[in-house]
Amino acid sequence: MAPTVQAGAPRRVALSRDRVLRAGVALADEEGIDALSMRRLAQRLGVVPMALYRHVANKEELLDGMVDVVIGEIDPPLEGADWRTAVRERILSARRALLRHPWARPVIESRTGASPVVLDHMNSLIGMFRAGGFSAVLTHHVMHALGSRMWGFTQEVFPSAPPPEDPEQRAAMFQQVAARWPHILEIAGAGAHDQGSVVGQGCDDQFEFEFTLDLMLDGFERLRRQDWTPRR
Amino acid sequence: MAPTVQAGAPRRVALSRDRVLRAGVALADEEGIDALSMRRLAQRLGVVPMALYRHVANKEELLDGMVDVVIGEIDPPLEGADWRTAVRERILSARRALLRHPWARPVIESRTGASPVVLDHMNSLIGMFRAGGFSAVLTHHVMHALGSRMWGFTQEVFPSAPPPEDPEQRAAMFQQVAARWPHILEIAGAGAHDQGSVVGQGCDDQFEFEFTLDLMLDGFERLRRQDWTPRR
DNA sequence: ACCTGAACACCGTTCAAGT
DNA sequence: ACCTGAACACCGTTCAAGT
Repeated sequence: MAPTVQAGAPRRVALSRDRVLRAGVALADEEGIDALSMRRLAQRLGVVPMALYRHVANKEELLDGMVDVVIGEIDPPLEGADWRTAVRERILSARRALLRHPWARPVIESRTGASPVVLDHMNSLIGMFRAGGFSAVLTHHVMHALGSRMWGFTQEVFPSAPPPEDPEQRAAMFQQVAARWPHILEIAGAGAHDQGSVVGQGCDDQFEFEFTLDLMLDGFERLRRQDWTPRR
Repeated sequence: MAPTVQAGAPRRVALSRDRVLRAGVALADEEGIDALSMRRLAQRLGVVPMALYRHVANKEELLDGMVDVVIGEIDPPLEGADWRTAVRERILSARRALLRHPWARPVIESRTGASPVVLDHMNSLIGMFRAGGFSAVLTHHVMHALGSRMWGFTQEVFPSAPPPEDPEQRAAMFQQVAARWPHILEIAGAGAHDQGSVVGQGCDDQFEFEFTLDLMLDGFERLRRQDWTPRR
């Protein structure tokens, strides 16, 4: 018997870093990031908890690796498009990847230090601006302005709790909002697709994202055209 | 002896919700949000852990209350200023409050559902746009565009890890970045106050924040002036 | 040399027993 | 009626003992 993986003994697929990371992504996808513990992940892989530590140094490194898996799903850059189309498509592709893995947003935000995969994405975006005629300084600020939007997400701030079921309670809540926060009520339904909805309801996230993205791209283009430099 | 607080017996100041929240803020300020556990907070107050549950239902509610304390530090709105100055100052004041309590950013981001204090802040901002001549629909989108920036923070994405001490290691890292991520290197120093710094170093956060805030306010003003409505 | 069970030092929260 | 100690069901990770 060669000392390789025992064929014929259908025990377990050998553990590998890749298999650990993919199982982590699957677990987080299915049960949320709070359900992802080293112990539960090990159980899912039919392995003792400490076995995971052969492939990742600790939980932080597990999360880093899982983020890389998600970022790996972003489409490659468009070839031969103008800077604006290229940037826009790249960011919207990142958004699609992140929407498939909702747990990834808070995890990306909490990372300190960038992995090679993260740096690849940033380098690629920066290259698009530079090729489009943006100066190094302007590109620097423009990348800061994008911030986490380069990953296709932003922090929404409208309360997301669904309104109470009971019509009487809902009426009472309505009264209270009308009295203390009239302006919120006033704009609540505005911009919603289905009319008569309550705060934060029926609001089209994709529309809001593209609205802001385009607002920023417009701003960038304007600064580029006027050869913006920081006033000193 | 009246059954009130025993005078003369210098035991402990009576626990109250307010005292619990303030102690939570102080603990998070001093030792970070990870150090804030119900058990440690109780210990700091010289109280058994379960005593806290008289004043907050659970840890989530504790965090909600702590966020309210921080938001309570934001200055009241400017009277009689134009919309742009009023909005700008309010947001920069929120930023100052948040900078005093760095743990508050991730906590605010993780809240679901808005407290009355949060709604007050939003209502006040919305009122400023409306008074400045913004339509309800445009104000709706503009508030989404601000997102978490209304609290004076945004997610920075540049790697923040300090470069290695050892000059030889630093040179090697430099080589690696130059080879694989040339564009990142190219814009790294640009926009930094002190020259010759490395990625993410010497970068003026306050400048970046105001750069983007002004870019967005410019965009808002432009849409307002052209009576923007969503194309259907 | 490799692997892993038990243990450590924590969590948030429940609950029953005590005053 | 009020308060609280012990307990429950978890964590991530260390480490020594086993094969």
